[in-house]
Amino acid sequence: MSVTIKDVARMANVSVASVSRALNGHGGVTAETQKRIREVATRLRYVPHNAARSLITRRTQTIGALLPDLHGAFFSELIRGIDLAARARGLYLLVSSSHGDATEAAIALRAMQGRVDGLLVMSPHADRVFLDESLPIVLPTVLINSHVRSERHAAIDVDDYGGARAMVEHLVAQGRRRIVFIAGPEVNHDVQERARGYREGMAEAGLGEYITVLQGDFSEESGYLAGKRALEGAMRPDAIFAANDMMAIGCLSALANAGVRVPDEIAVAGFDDIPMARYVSPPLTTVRVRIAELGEAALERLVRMIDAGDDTPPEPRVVVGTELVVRASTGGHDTSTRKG
Amino acid sequence: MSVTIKDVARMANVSVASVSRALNGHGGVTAETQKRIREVATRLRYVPHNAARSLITRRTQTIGALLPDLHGAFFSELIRGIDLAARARGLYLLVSSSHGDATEAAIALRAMQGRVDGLLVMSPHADRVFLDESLPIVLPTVLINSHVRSERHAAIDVDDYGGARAMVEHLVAQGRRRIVFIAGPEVNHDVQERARGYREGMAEAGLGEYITVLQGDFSEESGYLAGKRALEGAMRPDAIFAANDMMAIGCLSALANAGVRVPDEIAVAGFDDIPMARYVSPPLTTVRVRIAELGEAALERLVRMIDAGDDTPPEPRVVVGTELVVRASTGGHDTSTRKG
DNA sequence: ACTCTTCGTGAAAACGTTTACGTTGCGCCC
DNA sequence: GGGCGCAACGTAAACGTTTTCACGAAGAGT
Repeated sequence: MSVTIKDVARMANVSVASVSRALNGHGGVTAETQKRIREVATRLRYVPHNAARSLITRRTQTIGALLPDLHGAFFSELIRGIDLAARARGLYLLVSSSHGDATEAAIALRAMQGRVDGLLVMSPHADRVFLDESLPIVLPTVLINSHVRSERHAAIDVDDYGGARAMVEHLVAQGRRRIVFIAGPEVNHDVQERARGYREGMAEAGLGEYITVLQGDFSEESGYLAGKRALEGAMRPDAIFAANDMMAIGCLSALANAGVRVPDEIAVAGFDDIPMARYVSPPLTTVRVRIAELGEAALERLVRMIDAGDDTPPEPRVVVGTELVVRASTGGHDTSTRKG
Repeated sequence: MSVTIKDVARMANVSVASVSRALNGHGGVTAETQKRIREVATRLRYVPHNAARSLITRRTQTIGALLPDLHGAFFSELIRGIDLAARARGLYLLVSSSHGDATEAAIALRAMQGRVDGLLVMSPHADRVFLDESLPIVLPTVLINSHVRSERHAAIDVDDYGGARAMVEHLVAQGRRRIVFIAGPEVNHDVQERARGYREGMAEAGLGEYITVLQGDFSEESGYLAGKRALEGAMRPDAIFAANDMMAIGCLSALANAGVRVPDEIAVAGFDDIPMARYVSPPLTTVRVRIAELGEAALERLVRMIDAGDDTPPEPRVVVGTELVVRASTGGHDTSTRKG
């Protein structure tokens, strides 16, 4: 930490300017002196002081990620995708997660000001006013799975809508008609898109009359309760499509407790393809989201914005695709578990 | 980004020095002028330039986390714990994960030099020579779950040994005698400690003659194979203790395929308490590790080192406790799943 | 009344880089 | 042979803070 560019310059009998040029490959130095300087630098274990560098460069080589209260495989996958893509570009990753409320998130965001060259934001609190309040400065920003549509920020989403539609089509192809949907928290953008995919898929299949939405909150508990309610209704469904896997799993428990056979009597499907989905009984048909890919795509988009500078051409909204994973819970062949 | 301390000073009719003092609360400035300066600062949306500040302060307010290729709930929990504790202290978190090999990890580590005030290292590559090579500078460092014992770095571990012993004792209390252990990757420090706990627990129970270790690699696949092998052996076990939950789950599949009843004929236990453990059939007895707590403790330890400066008193090695979670797979009462 | 602290404040140095701008020295062409 | 251009290199300014030091005023002690 205490060996500076001056030390290198002195040892190599050159000026600090030449050291800087040699080490950054900016040219203007002989190949010979460059080699000498490089040798001295490695010999002294010189590592440039980042603060000093970014003070004058106005670049931090760091991107910030503002994430919601994270747990589960989803976020580790997301971070993994972002981190991998960042490192490939020599960028560092500053994470800030688990904000209880909007003000806390705002503080975190504010403090990232000047620490990062760009921002990846995925937060339930990140609505339009929040962003306008907390991001007065033009800092390149990519919104992940946000419902905010703004030309000031780029955005990248999961194709929840398409995934949900594909699931409905699958269920219909299996001969199901009375398909019930278990929704998640209303504020959630994903769940709105999934619900939309369900509704439109049903409508398009001519099953508009069967559209039924039960409320849930993404927890297994709420799925269990919704499953019970579905059985008590006047019209017993022949399929239940939950907005996420945890609720689908809770639903499976409810059906098992009630002695309902899955998928013979009622098919069950989820969304996310969490690792557990393969192991419940019966294995759960679901929609897989390539989460790491989502993070990677978001970072790449951000890097493009940073490199482009202020004259960013407004790229179209990017969407990361989903993939239907058919397992036994909807009566399809179980194609994904080793033990058949 | 363009409003500096000078702008604030000019608008408040004071010198930059006073602005600095007022904003940092260093005293030496009237309450009245402090208030005035504060008002001007917020009005101008002034946010201090971090690079400039840490250039002179030699503090980055950032701690780095060097983590292995992360996936699964384990790492999201770990990051969560670290992040929460860091934010509580106004620190930022620079993460770098997924290093394929040691040199890649070394590069990541080297480049963190000067970007962070301290380092949290949890990496399979982080052996002693690696650390000595890549961390020539005295940077406060806490090793998480590392086998390296060095007075140069602090360390914090999970009590794998104690957890494994507790599991053996539980199995013995259930009347099991021929307890087989499925090990994990040999290089892994955790698995070594778990194996040690198994061996010593067995020996202490007078079951030394029954000690049997099958090789696995933490994957479900390897657990499946190990389970099959266990059945083929001359002496059929009455309990299988896997070094992690995924292998235990694979093992469950193998036993189910072979028509072996669990826990009646053979009890099965795992380690980690991944979310899935509750949902397999039968629900898996396992050892829970409070991972978020591990991250939190590591960060707190690191902060203490940073604050103490060079004259760090060598604190003892910290250990984070574990917790036995008894479910149906070992014949105990299932105390943890709602649906009994 | 005079000195001695104490307190609020300002001027300026320092942190370690990058880079715009000079200053050489050299070869080239006229 | 003298000016001219160009390449290599050095000098110094600049980035935005914090902090040391000095300075003046005001109050306390003798």
